[in-house]
Amino acid sequence: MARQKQMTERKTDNKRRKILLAAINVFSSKGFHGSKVSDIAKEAGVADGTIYLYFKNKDDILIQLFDESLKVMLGNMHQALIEKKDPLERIKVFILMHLDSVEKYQSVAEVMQLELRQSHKFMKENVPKRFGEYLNIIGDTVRSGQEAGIIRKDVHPAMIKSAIWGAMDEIALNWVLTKQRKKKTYDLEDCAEKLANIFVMGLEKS
Amino acid sequence: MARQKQMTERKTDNKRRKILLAAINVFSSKGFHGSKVSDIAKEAGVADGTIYLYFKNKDDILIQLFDESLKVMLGNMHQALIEKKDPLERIKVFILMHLDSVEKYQSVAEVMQLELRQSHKFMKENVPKRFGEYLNIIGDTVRSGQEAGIIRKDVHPAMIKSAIWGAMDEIALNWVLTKQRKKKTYDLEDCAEKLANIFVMGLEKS
Amino acid sequence: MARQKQMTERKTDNKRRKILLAAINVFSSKGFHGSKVSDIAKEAGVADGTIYLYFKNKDDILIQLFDESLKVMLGNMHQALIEKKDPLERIKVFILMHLDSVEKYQSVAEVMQLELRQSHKFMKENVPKRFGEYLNIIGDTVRSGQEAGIIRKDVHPAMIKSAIWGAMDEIALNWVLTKQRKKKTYDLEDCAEKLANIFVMGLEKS
Amino acid sequence: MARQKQMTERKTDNKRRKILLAAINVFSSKGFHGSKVSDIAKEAGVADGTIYLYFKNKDDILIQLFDESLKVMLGNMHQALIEKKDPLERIKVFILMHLDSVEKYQSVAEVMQLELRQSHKFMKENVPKRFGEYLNIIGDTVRSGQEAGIIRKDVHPAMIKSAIWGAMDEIALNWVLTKQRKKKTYDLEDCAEKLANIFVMGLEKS
DNA sequence: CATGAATGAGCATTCATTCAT
DNA sequence: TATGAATGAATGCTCATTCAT
Repeated sequence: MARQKQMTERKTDNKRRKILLAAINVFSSKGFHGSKVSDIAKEAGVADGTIYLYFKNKDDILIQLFDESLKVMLGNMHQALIEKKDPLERIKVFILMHLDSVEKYQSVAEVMQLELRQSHKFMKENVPKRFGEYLNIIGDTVRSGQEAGIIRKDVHPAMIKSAIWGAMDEIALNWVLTKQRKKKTYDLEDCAEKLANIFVMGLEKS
Repeated sequence: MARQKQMTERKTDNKRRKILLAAINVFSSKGFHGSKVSDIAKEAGVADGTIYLYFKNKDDILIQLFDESLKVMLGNMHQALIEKKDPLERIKVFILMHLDSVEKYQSVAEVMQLELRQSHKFMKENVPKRFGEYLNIIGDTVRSGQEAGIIRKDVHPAMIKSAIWGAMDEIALNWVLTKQRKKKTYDLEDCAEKLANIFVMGLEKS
Repeated sequence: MARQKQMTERKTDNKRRKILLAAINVFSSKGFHGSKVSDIAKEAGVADGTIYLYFKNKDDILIQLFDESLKVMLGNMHQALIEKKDPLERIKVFILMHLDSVEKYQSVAEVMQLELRQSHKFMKENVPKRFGEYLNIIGDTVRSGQEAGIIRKDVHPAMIKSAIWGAMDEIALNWVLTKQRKKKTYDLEDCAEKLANIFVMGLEKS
Repeated sequence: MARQKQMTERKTDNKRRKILLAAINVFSSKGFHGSKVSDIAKEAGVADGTIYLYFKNKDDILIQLFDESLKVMLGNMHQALIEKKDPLERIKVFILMHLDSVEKYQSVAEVMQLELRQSHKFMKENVPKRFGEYLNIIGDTVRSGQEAGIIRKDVHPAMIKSAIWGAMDEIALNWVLTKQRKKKTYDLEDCAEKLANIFVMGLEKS
């Protein structure tokens, strides 16, 4: 029984995963609005109706896509930061790791970059919770840096969080768009290094 | 005759303007995709068909909205920067001015923030040209700052441009969203001051 | 006074004529449904609204176009037949004249050929009356031919009328379509001669 | 399995057929332009969208209607002519058969009569091919009649084809229109007989 | 679990016609 | 008479979602 259930789950999960992977491809090449549910079904090799066994609706595909990707990114990030104690060091590692993720999961990043802001709808779901958790890594780091007297105290952590995220995100966006247009791109890792350095310099308590 | 023509022009322009203003309201409360052309017509107090005397199609309303707003913002920005020579000073003023614009033209900013990235279509029109021009103010400033030995040379101007824009834009987005949710917001001018300071510190040639 | 009225009428009539001529061109190149009232106005060099001073509506332009053309064709036909007494001779002349008209007023013919049958609406107006009058020339000729013992009596005049008209009209249609496609066309006059001959042979009382 | 597939096919085909039959009714009573897709859907008892599972667009309904009807008529015609060798006999049978078809498939004929010429669009599809094939039966017959020395050689086969078709078609049109107006109609079969006779007499080599 | 045929709400756009000037 | 800006009714088609099999 247990074994059977496990097998079923595995099979089930395979199908769900097939759909998600198909969705990444389709969304990243046509955009969310330009993609039909039937496109995803075809790409995944399942019937249209099958999608609704695993996802509430079209939006839900995007939401789960984001959610799952963020879960992985969060895990990676925590992993990478576990040993780092110095706030400035942590900020640097955060930026490096994030841009590294963007590079690794390019298609997902494309979709997240171009679709996430778009819709108010998505802002009411799970995504922002996990997304907030992700961003809070910076916020918390800044806060503890301030408490430790390493980071200047005249700036609100939430603002710094926004600034760092925005800068990083914009750089990632340009990188993604540049890739799409098949122009030569710059090196993300180098970028990360420099960007981290700018913020570290700007935030250091002099 | 001259007077009559002038009146006609004024009337005509009034109607176009009425439609644009209506569009700002409607778009900012329902989003572009959620807004029907007839909603805008109703809000503007004109017939549906009248809109097509002034705009090619629904997209064109948004495009002209962006284009016109950017024209104004560009003008203001150039005005504000005309006397400023010091690159770091210019960056500070740029950030201050931009966040000031966001505050002043709140509804337009909302629409720009939430819709601009969304659609590839808009990327083929006038908007990106003017938008690029706006952003290049930062890029050019950084470049001349580097040449003058005031700004560190190890960072590519384009990257700094992205970083500053992204940080600023994200802060503006949060401010807009916070407003929408009717939470208490922080002071944009103070933010601008601090953000500018961080970048100035981070970019100064030590 | 009389002179002034006459001038006005002439002017007026000129404008009406200008519109009709424009309509012929526009209809014959885009078809009735494909033509906008504003196209005709532009071609005629008048304002859209002006057209409604001379015509009830778009349909009315076509109707008056047909009606007027038919009036001319009827006049020509009566003129040509005035001296001909022999029924078989009259049929021959009728066919010759009609195809000659098609050739002469090519654009009008195109429009009549392609639009006349199309719409039930037109069948409720003046057109069919005058059109019937035109066709009745054949019917009457056949009837008197039968009475005079020259044309076989076993066929109903109405049927012959339809047959002759249909044959002639189809040949004209092909000629018009061939012209439109800029292929080499055959000689209408020769056609008329042969067609008349076939009917004359087929109708002669043996 | 085979049985199930067959059932599905039958069902599917039933739905397509239901739509086509509904279209015949709707088109024949309101004309093509006057008919809304939703009218057809309602008449067929299906949803609007269902129509687009079987037909590319509104035009396609008319095209398939014509195409299918012509296929049947062609089949019948070939069947009827298979034994007839004498050209004059063949012409007579052709006319008889055609008017018989018109009588049998009245509604379809109405639509074909009134809509076929109307639109250039339809002239780019399958219809004219099949229609040409239908008409060529006459053309070929005339040609072989000429070669056999039975039909006069001074008239071009294409012209005779047009003449016969036009005469026949016009008679059919009148018959259809007369029916629509609920007047007493004449007998189509008798008509066919007479018409054929006229052409035979007119075409015989004397 | 899986299918895919069927559904039907939803909407941008056109263009004949009007009427204030 | 003449204008042309403004009107607003009218509709084909798409596609997310459902549900009978």
